[in-house]
Amino acid sequence: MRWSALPPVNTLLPFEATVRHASMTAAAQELHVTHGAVSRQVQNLERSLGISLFERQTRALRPTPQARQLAAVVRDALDQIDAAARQIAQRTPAGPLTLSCEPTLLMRWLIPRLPDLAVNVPDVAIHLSAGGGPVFFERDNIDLAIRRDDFPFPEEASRTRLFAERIGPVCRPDLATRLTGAAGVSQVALLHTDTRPKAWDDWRRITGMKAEPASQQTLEHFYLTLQAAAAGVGVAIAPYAVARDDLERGQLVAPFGFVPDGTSYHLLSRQSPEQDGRVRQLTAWLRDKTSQLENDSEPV
Amino acid sequence: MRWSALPPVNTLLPFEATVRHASMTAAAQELHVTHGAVSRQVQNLERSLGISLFERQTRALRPTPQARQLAAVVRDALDQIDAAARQIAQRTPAGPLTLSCEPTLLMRWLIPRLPDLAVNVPDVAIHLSAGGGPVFFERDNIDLAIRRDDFPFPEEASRTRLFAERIGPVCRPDLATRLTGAAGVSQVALLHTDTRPKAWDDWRRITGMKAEPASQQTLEHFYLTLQAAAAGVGVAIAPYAVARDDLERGQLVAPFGFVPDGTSYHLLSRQSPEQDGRVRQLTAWLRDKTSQLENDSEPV
DNA sequence: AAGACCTGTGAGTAGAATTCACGCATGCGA
DNA sequence: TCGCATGCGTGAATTCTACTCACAGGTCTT
Repeated sequence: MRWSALPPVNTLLPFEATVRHASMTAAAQELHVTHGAVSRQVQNLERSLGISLFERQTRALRPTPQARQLAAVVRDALDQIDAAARQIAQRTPAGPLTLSCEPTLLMRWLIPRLPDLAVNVPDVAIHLSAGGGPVFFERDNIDLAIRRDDFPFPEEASRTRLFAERIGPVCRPDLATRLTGAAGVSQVALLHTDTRPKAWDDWRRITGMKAEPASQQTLEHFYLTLQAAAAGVGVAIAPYAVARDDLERGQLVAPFGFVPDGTSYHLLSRQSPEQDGRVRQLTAWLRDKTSQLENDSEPV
Repeated sequence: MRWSALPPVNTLLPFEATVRHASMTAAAQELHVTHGAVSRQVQNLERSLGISLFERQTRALRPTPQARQLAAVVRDALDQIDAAARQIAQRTPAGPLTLSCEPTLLMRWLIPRLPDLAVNVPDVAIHLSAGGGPVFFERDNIDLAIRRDDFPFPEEASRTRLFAERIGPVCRPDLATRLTGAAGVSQVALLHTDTRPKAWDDWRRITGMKAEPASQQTLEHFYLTLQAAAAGVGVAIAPYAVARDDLERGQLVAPFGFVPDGTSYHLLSRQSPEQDGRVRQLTAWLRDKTSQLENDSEPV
């Protein structure tokens, strides 16, 4: 029997990631699993080798020298296999993948990240399509779609959960002080959208806060309300994902933070990711990028 | 995300073995699983890479050049990990492992294979102990035991199935012609043992054959009856495992072959194989060696 | 023509991996 | 000094993968 000392191979990835981050929680995030799963796999590996691979300090996890050494070997070995697989695997067939996405998320989240996509997934050409609601892969010639699970998904689609929806009021920084006063959001104009008319109601229901506005205004899309909010017209209610970059740049603030509304965004695909290397790569990239939306504790 | 092309790691071992043997069935035997399991894992890998890795000819399986290439890389990568693990893993603590085994199996199967054990599992010192029946790890200071499942095993023991018991009459080659005549085994002396007094009854029940002997003789152990049989005293009933080497050398023949009696041999161990590298190695070696007992179509 | 041999596959299952929810220890900020 | 946040371990429940079993289909052997 070859490889008599070979530990269980499924423990290697969690282990390597844990050493690299010196943290199980971080490794778990990278692998899109819970820290418990990583913890158990690392324990498996330790049990299999008969030695301890980490110094468990209360706050930090310190890989032992042996662990570093093993991790380096594993990293190297997996690199080789990865390279070989890449060389061998099906050459990406021609034709771009078409990805359908809600217009606002498209404009304020996905498009700004296209350069990153081009760098990290260079072989896959993407065609973007703004759209929402029910997905018809065949009819609309769509390969992938990002959708919120507020309607039933087609049975045959393969789905991957991306991130939880979190909504909250956003406005220009100088308006924020007025909002947090006793009168709350009632002081200023509320900005509504046609595409998600219930957004403010949802928020009121979830937070229990009142919002009797001085005036109201309805615009077609979230991204228009964001424009208006940034211009100081009033307060918009926005998903964290679409507001994120503006918050980071300081163009908007979210005085009340964001709250989950119970829905999540999913990636729907015609073929399962395993069947098509391009779909798999794109899925991996999206999962990676969106996981930060999940884990961000947003600036308040 | 690292390793974007990395296929599922658990598919790699079955794949590598399949390429090496150019056969799924052979790979399955090596890995102690069914060919179906290997088939599915290979399919997983192919699906993940998007290419076919074998030319399925009806009788033979021909790995494609890509498959050979990938398998070589995998082999190499696993070698590295194996070596690193070996270096790191707990240095074998002092003190031999004690293995308890039925006297006959010990003398006629295990002891002849000790040289092979010494070559393939050099780091593990073994202490052998002849014994049967219930296993008391603590009391008898036993680490491992090979036992037939004709009595309940201790609950806490970790068990690994080794091979199915098959029994059959054996005798000196020149006696065989007399046996296969109309009179059957009735012509010659039947050799019994104290340790398995029901063996002949079992065989009669299973095969439906008659065995009214001219005379009978009882000896203490199977290996004594085998001695007697080889000396031409009569016909002994023996497990295939203990008769195997004598059959191969031509000292005995089994004119009626061997039939499963429904029981199996198991390896019982105090610690689970994963917890102790020595136990794991020894278990692997035993599984490997005993699998041929399972798969042999014995010489008739 | 029958049987041996090898792989693929649908259905059912056992066991592994994962999640969930909680506990514990500690550092950190108010 | 007291919450509070952070990070890991873990029992129990759940989900899901890998496996087995039994059978089918094809071809080579005798």
